[in-house]
Amino acid sequence: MKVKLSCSINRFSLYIDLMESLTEENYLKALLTLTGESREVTVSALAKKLEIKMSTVTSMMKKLARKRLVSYRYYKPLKLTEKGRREALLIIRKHRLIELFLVDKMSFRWDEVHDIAEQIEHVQAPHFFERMDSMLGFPTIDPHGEAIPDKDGKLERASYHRLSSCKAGEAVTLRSVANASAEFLKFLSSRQLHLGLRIRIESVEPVDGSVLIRYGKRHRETLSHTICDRLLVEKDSI
Amino acid sequence: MKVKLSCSINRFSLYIDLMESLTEENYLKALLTLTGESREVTVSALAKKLEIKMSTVTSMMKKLARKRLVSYRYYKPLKLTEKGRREALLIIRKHRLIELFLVDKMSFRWDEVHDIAEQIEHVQAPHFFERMDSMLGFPTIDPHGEAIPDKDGKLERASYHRLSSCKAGEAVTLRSVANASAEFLKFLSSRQLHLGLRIRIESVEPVDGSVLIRYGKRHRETLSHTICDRLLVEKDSI
DNA sequence: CTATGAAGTTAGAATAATCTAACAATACAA
DNA sequence: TTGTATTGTTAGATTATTCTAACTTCATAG
Repeated sequence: MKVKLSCSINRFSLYIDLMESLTEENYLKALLTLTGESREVTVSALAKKLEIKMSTVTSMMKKLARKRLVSYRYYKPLKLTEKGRREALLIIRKHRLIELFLVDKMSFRWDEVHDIAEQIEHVQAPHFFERMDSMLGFPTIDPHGEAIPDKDGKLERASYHRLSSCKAGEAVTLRSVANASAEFLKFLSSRQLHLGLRIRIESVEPVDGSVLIRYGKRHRETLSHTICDRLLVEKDSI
Repeated sequence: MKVKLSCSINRFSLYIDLMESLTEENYLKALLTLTGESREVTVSALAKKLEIKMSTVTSMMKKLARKRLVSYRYYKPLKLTEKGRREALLIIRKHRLIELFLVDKMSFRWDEVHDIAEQIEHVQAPHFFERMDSMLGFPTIDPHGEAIPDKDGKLERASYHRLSSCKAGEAVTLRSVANASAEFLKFLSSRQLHLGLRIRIESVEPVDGSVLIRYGKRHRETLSHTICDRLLVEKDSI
């Protein structure tokens, strides 16, 4: 499928192969999200993430390596190049801007926006995203608390703590949700847990790491260690 | 390229083949826009519209005929089935809703929105378009004056006149632009010609069919027959 | 240090959408 | 009515993305 982008002022037409860029963009994005401290990703992890076979990953890596988006050597872990990383971050930027737009300007819930953003993030129209950006007041945080990369693909890394690593007696503010899935976000909403919420940690159960918290007017909940591991908080100063 | 649409409530995932539906959607849309009174389209016209070879059209028509979206017989003109027509109208609906959203809610000019809408129209997310629809107050006309098909793919046909067929002395209101291209729309804007504008026809030149019009505070323009043919107007009552 | 299983690669095939080149049907002009 | 140009179809090739099945490399447990 080819898509024609025309510019009637300068009388030229540019054909971009949408499929190709769509597929490639999904590989780059997956690589970035799998990238940890070492910035290296295994073929099997990428295959699992994209729900494709390892052999398919291998052949696509050769292609992306030719384009200098990924550095790839036989039997070695995959790594985004700086160019690849930047491209991936710009897609993430579009994704997160869309999510915030859907929530702030179109009244969607935070658990509804991922799948829509996943589709619109491939739109090639810089002024569309610039307009979104300005309508939103040049935001830096998306509805799930994740940082929005800037126009150059630079990412501000916030230093939050996992709720699972906090101690009894601490007071914290909920700032971000890791691996936000619709299910998990709905779970949080059902407990009136939202970003910006101040939380007091009453106790931490040594047996299973579950945490008893208090928040709002009179909320009191016990959250499992699994849940707390995905809640990123800022410790209240003083 | 496959895209996964997940529904976490009911725990099912639906894979739609985006490329396939994207390509097919473009064929259906092209067929609809080429459809005239007879509702029949030639292979060559469709090939020209989509900028592909006739042989490619032939093979795709066999596929769409298998899916009962097009009725196709060797060497006979192409025709959308009712099902195909409805699908095409629902894509047009999305396209026009997006265009209006971009103009009304995101302050784009009417000449900027086509290419963006062309990309977003393939998004599969009914509630996204429903939300747009309600934010726009369930509109029936897009920024270029074209009718927006309803949720069932029904289209209200307005009975406008071409400015080129009007007589000297008539007073009309500009209601719609046929074959709106960015170029043409910019031309209109540069003359302060916009939808809803009341226009008086001063004279019609018999030689070339050009028309002298007056409008606004003190605008006076001569428009060629070619231009007037693409301006759809409503004759003022009384 | 080697054998074994996991991880990764290769070769070859499938599908979708496209093309070119050759062929077939149709329309219409003389 | 017949010849030619236009229109449409077929067959076979190409590219992108994916698969399966067979093979290779690596990591590590004994």
